[in-house]
Amino acid sequence: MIWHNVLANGVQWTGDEENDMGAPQRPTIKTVAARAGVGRTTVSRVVNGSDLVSDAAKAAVLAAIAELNYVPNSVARGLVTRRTNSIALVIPESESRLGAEPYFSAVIRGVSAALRDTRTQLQLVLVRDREERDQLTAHVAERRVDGVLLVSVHQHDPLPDILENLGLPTVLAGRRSAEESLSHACSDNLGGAKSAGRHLVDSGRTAIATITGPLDMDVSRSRLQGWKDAMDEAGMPPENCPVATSDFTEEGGMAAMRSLLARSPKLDAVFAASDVMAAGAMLELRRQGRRIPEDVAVVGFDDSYIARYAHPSLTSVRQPVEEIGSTITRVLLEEIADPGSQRQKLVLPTELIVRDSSSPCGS
Amino acid sequence: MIWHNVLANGVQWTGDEENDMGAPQRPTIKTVAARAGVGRTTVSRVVNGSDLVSDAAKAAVLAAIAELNYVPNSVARGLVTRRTNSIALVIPESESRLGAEPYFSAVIRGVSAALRDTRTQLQLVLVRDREERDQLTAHVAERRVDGVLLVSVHQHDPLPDILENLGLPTVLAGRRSAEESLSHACSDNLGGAKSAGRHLVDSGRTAIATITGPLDMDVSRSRLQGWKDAMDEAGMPPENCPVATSDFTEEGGMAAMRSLLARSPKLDAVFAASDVMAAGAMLELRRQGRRIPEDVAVVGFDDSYIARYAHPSLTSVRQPVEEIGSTITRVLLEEIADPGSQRQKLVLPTELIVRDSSSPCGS
DNA sequence: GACAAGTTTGGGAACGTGCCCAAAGAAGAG
DNA sequence: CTCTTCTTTGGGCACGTTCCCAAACTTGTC
Repeated sequence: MIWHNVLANGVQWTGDEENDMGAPQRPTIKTVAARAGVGRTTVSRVVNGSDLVSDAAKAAVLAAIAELNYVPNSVARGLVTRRTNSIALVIPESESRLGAEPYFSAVIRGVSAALRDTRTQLQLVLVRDREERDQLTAHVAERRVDGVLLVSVHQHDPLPDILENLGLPTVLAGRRSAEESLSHACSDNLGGAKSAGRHLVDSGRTAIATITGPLDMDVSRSRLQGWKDAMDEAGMPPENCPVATSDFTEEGGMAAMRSLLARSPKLDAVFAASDVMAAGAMLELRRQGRRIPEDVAVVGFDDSYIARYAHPSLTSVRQPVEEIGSTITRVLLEEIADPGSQRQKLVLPTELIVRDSSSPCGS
Repeated sequence: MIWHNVLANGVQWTGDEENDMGAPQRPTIKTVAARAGVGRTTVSRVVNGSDLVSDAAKAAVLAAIAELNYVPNSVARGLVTRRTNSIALVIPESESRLGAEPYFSAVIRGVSAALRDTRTQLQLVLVRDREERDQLTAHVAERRVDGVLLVSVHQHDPLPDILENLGLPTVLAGRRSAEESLSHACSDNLGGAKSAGRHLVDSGRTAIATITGPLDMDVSRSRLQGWKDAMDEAGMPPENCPVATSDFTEEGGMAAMRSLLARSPKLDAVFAASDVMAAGAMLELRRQGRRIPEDVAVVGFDDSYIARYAHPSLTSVRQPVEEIGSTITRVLLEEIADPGSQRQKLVLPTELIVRDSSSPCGS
């Protein structure tokens, strides 16, 4: 409905532009050719850097281009090359709003950086719900983009498969499961969580809980597993290591912390699978009169601004989010350039950043 | 250079697609016309919602579209309609990185929300430096977008004028000066800063400093002026109200605070023109042994996450950033639809959110 | 000095769509 | 039954580019 109106108006507008005003029409390749005294093809070759052009012709064309201020029309070009020179970055807004937000900003920066020396443009698609997901596939089917970047995928997300069936290059930040078939890059969630668990053990904590994200996401499962591995290696008895499943939100973190304290009043450390949940957990701990880190140590994941601004400052697992963004972009560009290429599965290293919230027991 | 490679590869790729595989060519309007037993134009009319089509023909076309899974090619359409149905959102990355970041996230959400029921796509352009600014104008001149949204403009920024001369609809978040000629929406910086100053006066503070942003930005000047107005109205002697100019960064906030304390050791309140600078100021205050809010009250601007997570929580002026995003988008869409329309200059209300960092003197 | 081999050139066709306009068909009036 | 008017239809053209391919021009060789 709206669409039709917009189109109708657009047409009217071009009409105005051409008739009313002095019509400062944009120069086309034809104009340039005439000005330079050569054929269209020669201009095209110069513009596209072909070396099948004599120096004289090249010079003439370049002069004409400069004089006329010619810029190639990318839409027309896209029509024949069947390339739009743009990719889509799809971000589920429901989750970005919930606090992992700096994560998405960092991904965007990484993507943008990787696109920098390319002629490729970035289309940002914020998806709110299922309905918009469907619109998205329609949009993608219009071939308005050459490839798609998907962030924060859930286990049974159908979108990656749909895109694959459309034959559209697709790369994920994160993965649906450890058996992910599409190209993707994710951080070493297992190793990161393990180092967090180990750190808590090493600082003398003996009853270490964890708060996980939704278990239909690989990040959540991997971080849970890493924590478990650390507990096992340290020989921690499972009854000292309670698990609460949450949803990556601050409120969820609070609720999970409440449940953990109810079940295991003696716990002296908690590893939250995200800084946002860690912030929620800290709120709840303080509300129940526990001191951080004296009574309970807290470790988060992401090393976002929250960790820096929290009080006490929050120990957290740093993941190279910006690098993930630039990596998946590079992989996508390769896949667009060579659709037959091997799928790439990359795991990027994490690093534990120790701050005040996990100072050793005794101190 | 890279560009050429990409193009060459792209061509090769389409070749592969057509020859090697069974060529599952996308249906075109022609295919649909043949399938439905009508002419191309009739299909076009149905697709674009014209009512000059008989019911019978319409039904046949719709059936054919459904069978063939036809989706119009937006690139081809764009070539003739001279519309791309996409707009660009230009964000200076240098500044986004410096901490006002949640501001940009919120703007993006607002823009995306306003685009929701439109067929318009969002192109995100992160600009790092002057060189990229130039690339940008080239890109824009390619007519890959129908309009441009500009965020965080400085006083003598040439880009808005360039865009205007190109005849490309442009709307700003913020403005270059109070005399801004282009359409724009900004928050009531003057009023917001004034309410912050008044709040400090009302809580019994008597030596109230301010830390401003770069004075080549209207936001900075307006917030400074609002604070000055509040001081004047309260009859504060100017020597009790020192001003330090900074740059919207945390480090800048620290340095400014240091300078203020050196000049006016007795100050008991400071209004920072952004939360990030307020955070820096708080760090410096604490380092010098001043208690917040007992010794010095602090008020920020933005009401970002920093204000919520700071310790003590930070009183701050909330501005409707997401609303600014959706507003400028709506204005831009109107201007694209009707280029002759009146320029719109909108000021959105702010609200003071009182938290712990500015509790009254006595308490 | 002609012929082969290489280099450079430009016109034609195509990409998939929307719009103009003339033509075909339907309906109504006399 | 014919003429007018209104509705519906579809072919041709244009949008600005790239690619194919044949033609024109160079250069080198015997």
